[in-house]
Amino acid sequence: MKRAEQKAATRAMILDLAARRLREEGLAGNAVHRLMRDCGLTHGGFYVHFPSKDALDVAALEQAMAEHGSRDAALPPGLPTAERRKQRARRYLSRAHRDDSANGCPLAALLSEVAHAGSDLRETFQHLLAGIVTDTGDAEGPSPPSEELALAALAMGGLALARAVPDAALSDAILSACRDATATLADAYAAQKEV
Amino acid sequence: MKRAEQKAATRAMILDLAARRLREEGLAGNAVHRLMRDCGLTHGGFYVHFPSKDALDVAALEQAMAEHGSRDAALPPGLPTAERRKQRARRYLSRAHRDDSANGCPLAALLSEVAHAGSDLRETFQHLLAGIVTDTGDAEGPSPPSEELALAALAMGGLALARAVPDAALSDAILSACRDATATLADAYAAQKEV
DNA sequence: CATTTCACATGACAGTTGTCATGTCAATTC
DNA sequence: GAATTGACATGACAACTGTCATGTGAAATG
Repeated sequence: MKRAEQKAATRAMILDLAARRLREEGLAGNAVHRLMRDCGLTHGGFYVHFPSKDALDVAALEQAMAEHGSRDAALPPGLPTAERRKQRARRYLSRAHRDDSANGCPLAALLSEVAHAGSDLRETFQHLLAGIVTDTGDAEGPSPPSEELALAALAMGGLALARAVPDAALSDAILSACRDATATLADAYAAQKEV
Repeated sequence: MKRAEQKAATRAMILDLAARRLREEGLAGNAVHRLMRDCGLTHGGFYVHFPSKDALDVAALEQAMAEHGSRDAALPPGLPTAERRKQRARRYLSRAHRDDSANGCPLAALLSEVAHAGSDLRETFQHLLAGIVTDTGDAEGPSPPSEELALAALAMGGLALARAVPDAALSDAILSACRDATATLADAYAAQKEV
């Protein structure tokens, strides 16, 4: 069984690096040749593990989301919805997350790029987004609750914007503004529900 | 003077197409060869008009923003801030804007991509963003008001997300959710100011 | 009308992209 | 121990990237 072990390990190495690159440099950063070279391999062996570049992109996006999701999960349970939403935003819209895109949320990293990508990747993107906006809300509706959709757009938009801007002070101001706005929205949503 | 006229016309044609492509397909869509070919020219003549591809990207971004800004401008004057913000969001987060990215806001189109771009382009991006968030607010502060920053992040994030997702119903839901959230935020900001 | 200028074309360059056919050598199987 | 499998290497392919050197023909200038 040493054979299958080796193959799995190699595949994991490729996928891990691809998942990191995808978030650091976007879709363009994941060239097959460079990816394999940086794994200590040559490009030819790539197709032993993945049928195509597009298939790698999909797998890397899923892998990236799995990594990010697991590190993001540990919020204390039993919190009221509004408070949980604020705490989530505090992490998501932090300087740490902005500066460590390699281990961050891949949806924010690909936010504008995925619109021009192949349909497989877009399907995957949507699926992962749906996972976020449904399982973090309290109620389990059939369609994603509009409150969560808006909060997701604010969070991803704010993070992407903070990464786009070169001036550090402005970047910080964007993060802070979006955190505040999330709190305002969360409170407003909670107030609506009490009526 | 027919000479300079010709050159200006050709340059404008290249720049117009580049500005459209930039928004339709992102930075990767603006290949020199394809761009010139689709203008009825050959790639060699490109460097008569622009010193480099990067310089074109910068010029195209500015051009795109100028086009979009002029079509966006016509809001009735004298409106209260909250109302103006809601109306702006109603246009920005419309299906029409989502489906016509070629003539839409370039900042949303490049939202996640610009983080990996050259510093010239990022500088330009920041400058154009600053133009939006300062001149549409009522007060003229030295640094961009945090309210406008959050609203911008919500608007661009929502638009990018709506374009990313393949399912039309979910895409519509995202737009609608972000419009509602903008209204909620605008009202909350107005209420804060009355204290 | 002769000369100069210059917008653009042609063609090349070195590097990149994704993809595959073939070769090789070690692990597995019989 | 012989035969087979399969993970990966080598090298090629066509198409693509940005960039530039040179050629050309027409407009501008004297």
